[in-house]
Amino acid sequence: MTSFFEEETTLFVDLILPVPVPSLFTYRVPRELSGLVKVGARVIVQFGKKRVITAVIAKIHSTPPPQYQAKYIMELLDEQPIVTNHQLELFKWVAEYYLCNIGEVLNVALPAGLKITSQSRIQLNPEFEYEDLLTDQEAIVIEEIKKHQTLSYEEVERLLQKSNITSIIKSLVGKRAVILYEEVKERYKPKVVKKIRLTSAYVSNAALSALAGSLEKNQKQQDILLKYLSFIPVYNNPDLNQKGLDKSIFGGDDSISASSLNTLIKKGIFEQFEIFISRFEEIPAGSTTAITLTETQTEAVAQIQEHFKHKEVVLLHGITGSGKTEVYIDLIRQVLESGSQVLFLLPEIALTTQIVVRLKKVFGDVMGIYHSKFSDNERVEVWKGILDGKFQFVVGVRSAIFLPFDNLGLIIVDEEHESSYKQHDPAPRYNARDVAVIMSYMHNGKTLLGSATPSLESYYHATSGRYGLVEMKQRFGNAALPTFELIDIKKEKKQKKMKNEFSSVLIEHLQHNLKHKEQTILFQNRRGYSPYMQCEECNWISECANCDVSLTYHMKVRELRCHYCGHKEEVPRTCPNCGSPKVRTIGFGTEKIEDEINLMFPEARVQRMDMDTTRAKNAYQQIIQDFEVGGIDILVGTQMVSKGLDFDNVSIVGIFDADRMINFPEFRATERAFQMLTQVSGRAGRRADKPGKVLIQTANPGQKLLERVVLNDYIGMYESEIGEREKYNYPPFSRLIKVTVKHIDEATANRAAKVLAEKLAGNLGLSRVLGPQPPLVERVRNLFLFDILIKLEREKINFKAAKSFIQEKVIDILTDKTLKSIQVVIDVDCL
DNA sequence: AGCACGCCGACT
DNA sequence: GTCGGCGTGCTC
Repeated sequence: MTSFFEEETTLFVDLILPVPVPSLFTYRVPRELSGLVKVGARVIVQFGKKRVITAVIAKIHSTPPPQYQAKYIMELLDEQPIVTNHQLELFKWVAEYYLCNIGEVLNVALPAGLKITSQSRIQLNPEFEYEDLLTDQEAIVIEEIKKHQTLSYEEVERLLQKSNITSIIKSLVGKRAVILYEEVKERYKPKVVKKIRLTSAYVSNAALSALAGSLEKNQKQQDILLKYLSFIPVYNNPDLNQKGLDKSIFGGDDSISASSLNTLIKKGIFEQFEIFISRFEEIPAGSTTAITLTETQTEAVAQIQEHFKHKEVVLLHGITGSGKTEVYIDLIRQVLESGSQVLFLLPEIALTTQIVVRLKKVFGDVMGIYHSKFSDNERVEVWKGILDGKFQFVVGVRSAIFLPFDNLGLIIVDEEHESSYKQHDPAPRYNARDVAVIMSYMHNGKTLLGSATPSLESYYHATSGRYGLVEMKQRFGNAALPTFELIDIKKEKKQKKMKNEFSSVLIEHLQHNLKHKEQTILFQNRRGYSPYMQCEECNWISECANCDVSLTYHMKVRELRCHYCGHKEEVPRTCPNCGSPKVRTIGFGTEKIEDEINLMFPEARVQRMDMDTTRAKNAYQQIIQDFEVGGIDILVGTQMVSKGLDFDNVSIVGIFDADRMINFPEFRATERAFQMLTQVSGRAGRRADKPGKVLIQTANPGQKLLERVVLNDYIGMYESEIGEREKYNYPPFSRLIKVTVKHIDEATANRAAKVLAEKLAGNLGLSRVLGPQPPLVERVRNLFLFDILIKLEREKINFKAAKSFIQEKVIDILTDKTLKSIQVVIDVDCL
């Protein structure tokens, strides 16, 4: 019926390209593909003069673009969509809400293995002979090509140590010395195992014994047959032969037995075949590890389900150690049984720990894990596993929110207060917790937010009735809450009892703990040895050349490092300013704590856990394992130690410099400090018989916030903070948008920011537009920064309209002739 | 984001 | 006079 129409009409597709361009691009579908293209499938297209990239089909139609001639699609990569309709809807929502391009969303959503980008490469022109016509630099390039066959632009750049090599390549092409071509790489490679099995003619006992006999004079070949039969007893069960045996068992490809095996294959006795296998260990679901819920947990599950009848979102506020995990497991199981998918989000660092192991034991093979330390190939396998129904349940980090679900019944966001759910640097600057709520809504599913210390926003929504609220206030299995001691370091300093950063009280406890073979966790939220170096004579301070911050001294690697741009310098022996040798370190980080413990307690086994010691893929897990088996007495770390470490034997938690967190100049400082201190404290003493102890060193032990931490008084903290928020109109009573203007020249950045702020205030009102003001760090990577903070009340303002107004004004500024060289970043719901 | 084009300073 | 620096604009 429709065949006439289909054959005569040229189809067009609107594509999402994984690049930061503001709109979709229309391409023409070649006739032979017109019956095959599907929304959500990937295609390869040429974009620009020569770049070749993968794009995703967002729409199929037959309206030729009036303004230009559409290019043809080069190739169709997928027969079936790899992006679901729900995802396309979600990408669009994220782009609109967070004011970015849909291509930027696709770019973070798709694992690199599903993206293809071409790379321009050059190769030697075989007909080239006039080498004497080349310039010196060109000759260098030709020499290098002869060594490596081909070179990419970047390789040439590195070779010649310059940034603009297009003209050199052009000249080489002009001299007919090299040929330019585009290399397209399919990134994802399935994991293949080579196997062997007996050919069907030999799968019978009679044939086998005849064969064994015939091989008698060839010892090597007979050995192989016997080895095969010892693994695969075909004579007992002929069906076993079908699955075959890994070829690798017979040694590498050049070994003697492998060559004998190859002879047997040639003879037609064995046959070789390949299978695709998963990169993930196969663990069947453990139906045996049934968990029984306590009364409190059963009650919590029932309450959550009751709330879900009327509400989209429930906040589970359960203190550390209250057994939230079992509640999660029960809910997940029920949703899976009903046939829907479940997504469980965790902050990055909590994902490598015990909770994942526990979930894996319960859910086995239906559970996929999505983690940033996974390789591209592994991520593609999770993606595809969800598409073909293998993974009904996924545990993952922030970006797992973009996986191809088509029927999500439940999203759990654990540790929902964690700021790492918000992506900061490249757009989209999304908050996975908030996107989760929207996504559940799209799927007609529910969202469960869990935390021991909920964000003020979530708790506010829960108490105001927008979310359901379920509380778990008892520690699981009668484990006692830790006791606290606040140590007045001012007093200790006066009495000269401090040993560097350590109070006498902390030292005593460390000694006691070491003696009794109990473990200690020490928390200092700052890495490196010391945050800066200073000259005693002239007060010179180590500063980054590109950023407005001091350089941190790292003792182990003997370097000064910038924690903002990565700049590194050698440690000066004398003051670079006045030449004095009296250069000393000021302040302390984890490295210094570690160092001082080593000096004070040479017998203690100390391990440091921060970004510097956990860079390698399994380093974090390794440290945790060591700690678990008791190979570490004292663990010193940054906020990494505050999450997911649930060990029985930790009887002391020591916290340095609590004041710095509390007094941080930011409106969320109190909330953050409470969360941080409570989370770290929760690592102490999880045993019923022996409560742990938390020692907090502070210059001001009388302050209210510390009292609240000690009493575990979340509500008290919440009530006083929410009052402040309301008074000054901060979230949750308003939404914040931060606009940052950047430029190499301070005056230009400032001027642009002022002009922009005035335009914004003109319409939104002066009280809603704060700044511009330089941020805490005024210059990063050689760019001067100015922030404009926009506060939009929840009820009074049309958020969508205000956002498009802001975007409009930013575009205005960017088209102004004298200001267009600035960069502007818009961060919606900034933290 | 890449990549090409085009306009200005420091060298033969 | 050119080479090569980077600012500017476009990509269906």
